[in-house]
This record gives sequence, structure tokens and C-alpha cells, in this order.
Amino acid sequence: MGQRIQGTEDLYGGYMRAWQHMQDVARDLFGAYGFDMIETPAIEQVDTFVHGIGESTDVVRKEMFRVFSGALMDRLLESGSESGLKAKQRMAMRPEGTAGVVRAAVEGNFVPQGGAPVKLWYAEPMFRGERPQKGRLRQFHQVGVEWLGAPDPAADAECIIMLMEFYKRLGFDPSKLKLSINSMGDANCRPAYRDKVRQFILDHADEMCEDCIERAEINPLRSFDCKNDHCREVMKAAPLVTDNLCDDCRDHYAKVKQYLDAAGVSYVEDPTLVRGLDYYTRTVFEVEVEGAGVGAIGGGGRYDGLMELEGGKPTPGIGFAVGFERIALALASQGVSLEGAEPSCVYVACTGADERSAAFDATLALRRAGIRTEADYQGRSLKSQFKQADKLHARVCVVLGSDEVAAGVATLRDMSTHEQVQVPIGELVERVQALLA
RNA sequence: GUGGGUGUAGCUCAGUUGGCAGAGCGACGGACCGUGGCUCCGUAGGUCGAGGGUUCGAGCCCCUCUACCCACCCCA
Repeated sequence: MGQRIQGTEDLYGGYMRAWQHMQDVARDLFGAYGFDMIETPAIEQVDTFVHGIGESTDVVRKEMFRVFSGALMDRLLESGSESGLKAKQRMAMRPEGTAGVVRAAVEGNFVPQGGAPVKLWYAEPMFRGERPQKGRLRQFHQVGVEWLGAPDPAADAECIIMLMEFYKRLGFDPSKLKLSINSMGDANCRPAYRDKVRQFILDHADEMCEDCIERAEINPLRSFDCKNDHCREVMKAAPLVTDNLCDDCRDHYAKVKQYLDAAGVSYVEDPTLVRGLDYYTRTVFEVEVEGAGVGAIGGGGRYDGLMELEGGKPTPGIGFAVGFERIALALASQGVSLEGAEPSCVYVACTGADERSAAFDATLALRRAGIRTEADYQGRSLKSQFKQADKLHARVCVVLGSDEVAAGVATLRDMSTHEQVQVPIGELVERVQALLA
């Protein structure tokens, strides 16, 4: 017998309804902000992710699931090297959503020269080859948005405002959420700043952990959120992005904050907030729930260079992603369930084999009218049919016994008031509808 | 990749020094024979994660494997 792969989950029952509920909330809210849904393939060329996410990131270096056909895999095992592969033969399952959407936007020319911005949202599984733990899976689900072609800082602010509204609609108490924002600079000012930090780490190499010294060359900014307390202490003296922004970036950041203030969104400025994917420029943000212990429940930022990295024309972009599983955990820690209520139904009970076909007819008639209807398929006693109806949260139970069938009527029992009425079988559907209304 | 923990009924878990496999909840049936929730009574349900070892005897001790959980790294 086969087994489920570690770090993957089957979604069904209440958990499935929770995922669907999150998508419904997203559709409503993001729709009001003008976003349309997009679905991109779960597998893309490795290059799409390498160019976008960045070669130096852990996500690309060790967490991507690579995909090969059986025949290709045989050849690879024989030759012992993938150096002879064409780009299209080097595939990976998407570890995040942005790179694929941007690739699609380049390929489909979603934002033609001088064209209007395009706003897209997605709800898709993502794949990362890491060891599972709390709030971390190998296949997990994200809802995210990408807004391409809008350089205006108002877009940054609107994204963040929409994100915070999303949490609220999912059931979070906004006062328990911590929104952190920062600006990471752009192609003009970041390289110089990055060098400064690299130099700072090297100057303090004797006081810092091995990881940080390694980071100095690969991605020095990551040392700001090193788990090592001493490293963080040392990094407190390191140069801050905020002091090293170029005029345009400083101005942009100031306007984003201005818009957030105007909208009454509270935030914390965190000059050490550095999102782990290389494509971010200028505004970055992240949301955590106090005491939930599941890490960030969402994050995003601006990526003005990404369209070019993916082979398109220079086009600004901004977006965020929210992890479903973490949202569910974080909400649970706040005592809120993401699951929608189990759907109610109508139950058709009958007293024996002779009445079964009358029950069959009634069940079909109700379903054809769009009413969720259940019945007994195990030949159980009337008593246990009622138990079943109760368990299914039936609001109305239709009883078809020998008396009813002989008289051409059905008994309708309102399960909450216990009131029963007999109705002509021909009026069954409308009388049930009246009870449900 | 590294480290720690756990695995016993559908679920949550007890199980003493190695001595007949347990409870609560749930499921099912009945009391109420054509009516659910409450109460009471009863019934069913087990490869004790898998394999090997020690022993008269292993859920318990030893070895190997495996799955899951948690933590590091990184991230949603």
C-alpha cells in the first residue's frame, strides 16, 4: 500500500471547507480591489525561479523539487550529470507564486508598453523540499496577489490595506496583528548598502556565527534576523537601509507610510526586515500574530526589477502571499475556526422497503429543486434514520411511512421546533422550501 | 541535512517489577417495537507502527527500520 509523502496533507471535510472559505473571502475582497484570478502551471522551468527568486536564496538552492520524466531520469542517472539538458528539460515544482505569474505576464504581454496595470490573484498549492514542522509543509497552499505596472506608492499602501482587511474578514482581531514594514532600496541604492553591510560583518567576523560569515558573501542582509542573540546584538550597530536610501526610495517609502496613516492602518517600522527572496525592492512587509508561534502569516513587497529578470520590459510590480495552513493555525490559536458551518440539509426517512421508492422519488425531487437532501441507504430503523438526520444537521425531516404513502401525503418535521405537518406529496418541494425559508 | 520526542480501539490517551488488552469519548443496538438531541442499559471494535532479539512468558527490555510531531536552517 502506498503512503502519503511526508509534509503533505489530504484536504477534506472541515479543513477543505476552510480552504474554500479562504478563497471565497479572497475572491470577494480582492475582486472589489479589481483583481482577477489566475492559475499558472505547478511546474515551470527552473530558470523561471532562479532568475526571479534568486540563485542565492535557500528556496532555490535547496528547497525546490526538481521534476524529470522517467525516460529523462534514466538518462540522467546514466550520465551522472544534468549539464546536457536543455532549459525546458530542467523543471521544478513552484515553491512560490510570484515568479510564475510574472513569467505568464511576460509571455502573454499582460502589460504592454504604456498599458494599464494588471491585477491578478491566485490560490494554489506550493512545494518546498524541507523538513515539515509546525506551520511548514512540503505541499502547502497560498493565496496571493500580483499587481503589475503600477509604480505609484499608493499601490503599495492599497496592497497592505487590502491584506489587513483580508485578515479581518478571515476572523482575526486586528489588534492582535503585527504589521512590519520597511524599504529595501532599489537598484540605485541597494548594492552600495549591501556592500556596507557585508563589510560590517567582515569587520566583526570574530564576534559572529559561522552562518553569518557565510551570509556576508551570499546575502549579508539576512544576518539581521539571525537566530543567534549575540549576532543580533552586533548587528544592532550595523548600517540601516533607512539611512542609506536614495532620494527616490526615501520619498516612495515616505508616501507609502503617509497613505497607510491616512487609512488608519497601524504598522511597525522595522529597518531590519529583509524578505528572503532576492526580487524585492523598496517596500517590504510582513504580518505576524502575537503568540501564535507559527511565524509570519503573510508577507510581500515591491519587485520593480522582476519583470526584466524574467525577460520582459521594465515593469514595476508589487504583491503579497498568505499561507493557508498558517492562517488556520494562527486563527485556531486565537480561538477562531476558519471552517464554515457544515451545510444543513433535508433528510428523507421511510419506514420500510415498501416505502423506499416513494422516498427515492421525494429525494430526487428535492435535489432537482437544489435542496441538499440525504436519505437512508442502509435499511435502518426509523429511529436511527432520525439520529442520522440529526447528525447531518438536517433542518427538515420528510417522513414517508405506510400511512403517508397510502394517503398520498408526506409528514414534514421541523427538526428544531419539533412541529410536524402533513402535506400532499405533490406539494412536497414547495412546502419544504417554505420551511427552509 | 542535524538534533529531540512520540507511535496501544474510529478519536484522546492509561497500562505498575515483564504475567489474561483497558478507560473516556465516538459508533451501533435497546429501554421508547413510526420519530433525533437528554438519561440509563447493552454490543461491537486491537497486526499494541513494522521486523528481529532476550525470556517459560514482551505493549513494557535490547537492536534495526518506518511514520508522525517538535526544534535548528529558511520561509507562508
